Amino acid sequence: MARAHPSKSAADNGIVIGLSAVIAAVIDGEPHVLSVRPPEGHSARFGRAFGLPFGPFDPTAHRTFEIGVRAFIKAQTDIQTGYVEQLYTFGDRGREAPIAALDGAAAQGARIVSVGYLALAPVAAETTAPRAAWRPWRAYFPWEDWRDGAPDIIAARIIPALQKWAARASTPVRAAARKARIKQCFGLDGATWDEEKVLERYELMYEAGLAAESWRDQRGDRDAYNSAEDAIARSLGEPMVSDHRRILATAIGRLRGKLKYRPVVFELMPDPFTLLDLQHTVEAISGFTLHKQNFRRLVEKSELTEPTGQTTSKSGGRPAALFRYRRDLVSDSAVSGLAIPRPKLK
Amino acid sequence: MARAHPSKSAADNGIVIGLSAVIAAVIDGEPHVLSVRPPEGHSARFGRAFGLPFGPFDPTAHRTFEIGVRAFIKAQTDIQTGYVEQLYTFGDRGREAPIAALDGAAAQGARIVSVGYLALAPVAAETTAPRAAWRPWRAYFPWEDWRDGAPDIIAARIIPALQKWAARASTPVRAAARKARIKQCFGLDGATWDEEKVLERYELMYEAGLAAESWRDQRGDRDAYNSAEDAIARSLGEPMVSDHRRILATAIGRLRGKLKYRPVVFELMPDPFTLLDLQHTVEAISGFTLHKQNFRRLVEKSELTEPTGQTTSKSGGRPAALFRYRRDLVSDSAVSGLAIPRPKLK
DNA sequence: CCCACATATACTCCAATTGAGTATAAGCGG
DNA sequence: CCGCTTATACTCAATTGGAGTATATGTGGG
Repeated sequence: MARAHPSKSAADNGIVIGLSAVIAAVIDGEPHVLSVRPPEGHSARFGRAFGLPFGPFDPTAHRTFEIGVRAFIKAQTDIQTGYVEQLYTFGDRGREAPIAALDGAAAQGARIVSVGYLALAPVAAETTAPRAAWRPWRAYFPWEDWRDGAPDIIAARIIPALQKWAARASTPVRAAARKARIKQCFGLDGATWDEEKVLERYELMYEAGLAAESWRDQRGDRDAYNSAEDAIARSLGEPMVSDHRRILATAIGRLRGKLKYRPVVFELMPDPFTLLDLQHTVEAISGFTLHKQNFRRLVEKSELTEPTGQTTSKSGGRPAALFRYRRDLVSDSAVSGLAIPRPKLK
Repeated sequence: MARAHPSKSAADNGIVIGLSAVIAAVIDGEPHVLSVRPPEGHSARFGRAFGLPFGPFDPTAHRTFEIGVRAFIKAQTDIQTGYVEQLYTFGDRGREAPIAALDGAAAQGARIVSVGYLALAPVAAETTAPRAAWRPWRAYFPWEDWRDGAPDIIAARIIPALQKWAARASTPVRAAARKARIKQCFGLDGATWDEEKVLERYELMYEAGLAAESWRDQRGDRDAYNSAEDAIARSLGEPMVSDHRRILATAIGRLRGKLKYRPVVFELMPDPFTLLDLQHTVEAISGFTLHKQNFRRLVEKSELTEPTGQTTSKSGGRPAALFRYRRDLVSDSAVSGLAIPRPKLK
C-alpha cells in the first residue's frame, strides 16, 4: 500500500481534496469564466468538455487552502487575482467521476472532495496560459441572462422537458413536489425569478436529466431518452468536466447575492470607470437590467466611489465622468455593497 | 505504511476530513450550542475544554457529507435535527492541533481538515447522550449579546487589550491597520456594531492573543504575557477543543445573517408559538432587541405564519394568540425570511 | 365585584427610501 | 448651427420603516 509520493496520492479508499476555482471577469459587458481545456486524449468520450482551473490540495506544501488555490491559479493561468473566497465543499460520491487523472492516475480509487473557490479579476486580466480561455457564462447556463427579457430557451425547451419529468414521478405527491420546485426555480405563475437560485436550477435540471453530466454520472432521470447520444444531444448548456458546472453555478449564485451586501463589483472594474460601466457590470452579473437614474443615485449615496475629475467621451453622447473606487474606506468587509434595486417585472 | 483500518486512518502526510456540527437551540430565551466533553484524560493540560460533536468523514460509509454529519450527530447526541447546512471548510495548518486522538491516535501525522455544519433544533430536543450538554453561547462569546446594551467586557477588557496589541505592531502602518480592524469589528467611534461579524471578532482576538486557543496553537500575539498560565488566565471566553470555537463563530455569524433572508427561525421554534416567543428567539440569535409592535407587523405582513385560533395565558397579561409556521408555502428556500428591522442605536 | 397590573394587539404619525418618470446638459458629426 | 446621443439633474408619488400612543383582555388582590 505504500506509495511513491504519499503527499500527492492517496490510499485506496483515501481522500483527495481538489481545489477548483471559478475565476470571473466581465468582458465587453458579458460575464465570463476562465475555463481550461483538458489535455488531448483526456475524457475523449465526453467531447472534451472544459473544466475549471483545478489542482490537488497538497498538505505538505500549502499551509492554507487559499494559498494552494492562489498557487495553482498562478501556475495554470497567468492571472493575478485579488479577491478570493471559498464557496462550498462538495463531497458527494458519484459526481466527481471522470476527472480521475488529476496528474496521471494517482487518484484511482480515492474519494475526491472538491473545495470550490471564487476569484474575481478586473477586465484587464489577460491569459496566455496554453489551454486556458475566457468563456461566457452563457455557454454553460443559457437560461440565466434575463437582460433582454426571459430567455427563449426556458419556455421553448426547459419548462416542457421539466414538466414531462414531473409527470413521470412515481407518485402524485412526488409529481406535485417536482412541479412546485420547477415553479419556484423558474419563477412560474406568480412566483418571481430569483436570480440567486442558479444552483437550484442546475440541480433540478441535472436530476431531470437535462444536464449532460447527469448522463455521464449515470444519475438523474433517464427514462425519456432513447440512448446516451440522444440524451446528450438534447441536454441544455455545455457540460463541464467533473462537477465543475455545479461549482460554477454555486459561484454565480453567490456572486449575485454578494453583490447586494458587499462592494464586490469593484473587484471586477478597471481603474477609472464610468457609472454606466459599473451599471453594465452589475447587470452582467445579476442578469437583469436596472433603472439608470436610480442606480446613479444609489452609487452616489453609497459614497463608495469618488469622481476623478476627468471625463471620457468614448460613450458617444455627452462625456461621462470617471470615477474610482475608494479602497481607503475600511478593510473592505465593513461597507454594505450596492443593494441592487429590483425593477418591477420585465 | 499499511494501516489496520485504511478507511479511518490516514497515511502520514495524508488527509483526514473531520465533520463538526454546531447544533443550535434557544432554551428559555438563551441561545445554546450542543457541546461535548472530551473523554477523561484527554487533552488534560487544556483544562478539558468542550468541543463540538465531531466525527471523521468515512468515504466508504458516507455517500455525502450531510449523511455523515447526520449519522454521527445521531450516534453522539440523541438529537433529531431537521435543518442542516454546510458552513465552511477549514484547512489551515496549526489550528487543529490538539484533537489528535480522533478515535485513538489514528490521525497522527495527517492533516486535519474541518468541514463545519450548522444544525438547528427546536427547543424540545433533549439529549441524554453521556458527555453532551447544552451550553450557552455566552460561555464562549461573552461579548456577542447586546440585548442589555453593550456588554461590559468590551469596554473593560477587550478594547484595552486590543489597543495595546495594536500599539505593539511592528510598523506604524500596521498599527493603523490593526486599529481600523478593531474599530470595524467592535463598532467603535461612529462605526456600527455588525452582529454578523462574529468570526472576524474572534479571529481578531485570536491574533491578539486574547483567545486561549492562540496560546495552545503557539500562534497569535504573545508579547504581552509573562507565561502561558498568565495568558490563559487573561484570555476571554471559554476555549474549545481544536478549531471548534472558530467553527462556532462562523455558525453564529451565518445564522444571524440567514435570519434576515430565509425563514430559519422557525426551525428553532416549538410548534405553536406566540409572536413574543418568536421575537425572543430572533433576539436571542441576533443578540439585540427589537421593537415589538413593528416586529409584529413584519411577521403578519410576511404571511409566513398563520394563527391557530387558540391562545395561551402563560404570558401573564392578556392571553397571546398562538401561531404556527406555514410549512406548506414552498420547498422552503423560496421565501425571504423576516428581514429583521434594525433599531437605531441603543 | 371591581381595580390595579401586565401583557397583547391595534392604530397613527412622520421621515426616509425607492420606483419611475421628465427635464436639462454637453459632447459629436454633419 | 442642427439633430442625435448619452450624461446628469431634478421631481413626484407610493411604499417602507422606525417609533410612539391607544385600546383590549386576561390575572390576582382586596
